[in-house]
Amino acid sequence: MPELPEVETVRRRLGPVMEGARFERVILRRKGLRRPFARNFAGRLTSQTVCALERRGKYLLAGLSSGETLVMHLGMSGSFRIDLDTSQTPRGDDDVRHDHVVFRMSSGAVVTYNDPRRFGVMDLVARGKLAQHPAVGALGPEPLEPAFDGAALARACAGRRISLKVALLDQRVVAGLGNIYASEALHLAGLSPRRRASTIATPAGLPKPDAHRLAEAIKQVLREAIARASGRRYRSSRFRVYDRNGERCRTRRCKGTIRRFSQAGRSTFYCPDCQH
DNA sequence: ATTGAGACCTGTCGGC
DNA sequence: TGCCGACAGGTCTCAA
Repeated sequence: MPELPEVETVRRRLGPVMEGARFERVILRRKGLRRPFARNFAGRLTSQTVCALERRGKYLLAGLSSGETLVMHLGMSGSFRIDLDTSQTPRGDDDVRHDHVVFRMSSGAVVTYNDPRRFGVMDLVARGKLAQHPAVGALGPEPLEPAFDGAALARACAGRRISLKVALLDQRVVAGLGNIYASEALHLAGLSPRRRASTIATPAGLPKPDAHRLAEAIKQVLREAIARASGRRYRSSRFRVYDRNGERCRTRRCKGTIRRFSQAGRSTFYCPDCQH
């Protein structure tokens, strides 16, 4: 479940057991995930201390004592499991088939990366080279930072002929939105996913009112999702439009029906009656 | 320069 | 029950 809110939730869970702890042992159960692991990945990690565990878009970044950065991405199906009792790891009910990477930390925690589809990423980046990392270095603004606003969004969308929905999935436009929250934000903002991205900006690249509305909707949708996921006993939430094809729109006084269609090979959900 | 299509993997679900 | 296609919360690469 890996868009920004879910990755942020993972960061908050892993932080307490990884920050300030050393990698005592790193086990790789296969040669790589989406791509092969870096040469001597396990060896270079072992005995290093994690100074800080941060998030950038959908990436987790573990700053290491050497100055290197461990870059992690959950792909479509990645997840971490934390086992505090090392004597019985993994527990009997865990599906161990897709446990690809195991970190034994000096905190006593065993952190296991599981990823059935193996679209995830684990990469080690040299000191000072993060900005040159092809994916992390190209990321757009963090949507929850003050620097991200309607003006920033308009600048990134100006002149672009792609649809608004596809633009929101472009990690250079804004970092961390995925297929669910792109649809959700557009619905909250009342903007059609079919519109050209350029229509939220003036020809000069300045924000129209829709750009401000969309930037605020993005922030709100992400904040609410983080709060839901981090809160105890979250109900595996219902979304505003995502995965609700054929259901009634929940916007007040809207009698529309949620529709699903395909954009750039991915499902988009929206209400034709209240998104323009 | 932009944009869409296909590739990468495995699992699940609905229809026949 | 079993088989088959469609689909899944993400990127990357390639060709138009």
